[in-house]
Amino acid sequence: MEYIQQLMKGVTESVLLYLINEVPMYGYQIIKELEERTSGYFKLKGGTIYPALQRLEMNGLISGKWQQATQRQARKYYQITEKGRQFLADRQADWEGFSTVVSKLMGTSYARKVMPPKAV
Amino acid sequence: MEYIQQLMKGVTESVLLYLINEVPMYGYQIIKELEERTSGYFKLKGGTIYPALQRLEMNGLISGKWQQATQRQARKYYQITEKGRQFLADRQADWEGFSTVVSKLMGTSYARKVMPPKAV
DNA sequence: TTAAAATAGGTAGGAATACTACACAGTAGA
DNA sequence: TCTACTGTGTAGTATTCCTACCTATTTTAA
Repeated sequence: MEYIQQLMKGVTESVLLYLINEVPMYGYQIIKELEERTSGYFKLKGGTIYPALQRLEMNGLISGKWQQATQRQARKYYQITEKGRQFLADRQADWEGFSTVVSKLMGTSYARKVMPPKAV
Repeated sequence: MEYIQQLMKGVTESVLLYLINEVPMYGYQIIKELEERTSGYFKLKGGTIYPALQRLEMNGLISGKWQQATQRQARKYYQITEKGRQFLADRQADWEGFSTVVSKLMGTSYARKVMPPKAV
């Protein structure tokens, strides 16, 4: 199970951007949304998502705005920037290339078309 | 380009095990083999592969044997262990599940079948 | 009424692991 | 002779997820 986490590290930012690109969202909402869409496969923790959102904002890929949810509670909604949209497109292309190469290489999802190396 | 590296972190061990599972190999050979099979997409560095092989051996997933290549130069050939084979099968299943979820989620390679969340 | 759970955001410190840069040594070719 | 390639290895850096906390409000159930 812990290896999924390692895989996750490579796509967390892309996934956050992808969701925020659809519609502005706040942190807690993203956690719930991801869990629901992936049928519980992705369960990001607060300690993961809040620092990640801060990084994305610091890099100008998203921008956050506080909104009052109730009289005393506020939520920070993030929306994607133009820079973020371009960044996301690049990451999606990266993912597509990478996942194709790995799947071909490791013989999952694709038929292996390469020959094993000559025996030693 | 640096984001590919981040993606790589999740699969390096699996890829090494996959190659060694086909036939015993040594570090430098794995570097060349990977570069060739992926048409240059994967270019692992010595500083990546040698520590990784050591970790795998320390965990009992592969076992290394020195062999003389020339009179004075030796290569360390690694072969997979039974534990390694089981580990590899688990990692392949992890990769298949993970890549499917991410591709579905991010709308690459698969048609998006989920609806975006209701607007705020 | 009171306690627990859920909602909402955040920080500190640890763990894992790829990278660059370096070191050492043998071999082959210009 | 000098360069490039083969082959293995280490030291130190950077990144980023995790667990484990903390604060606070709101809702639900005993």
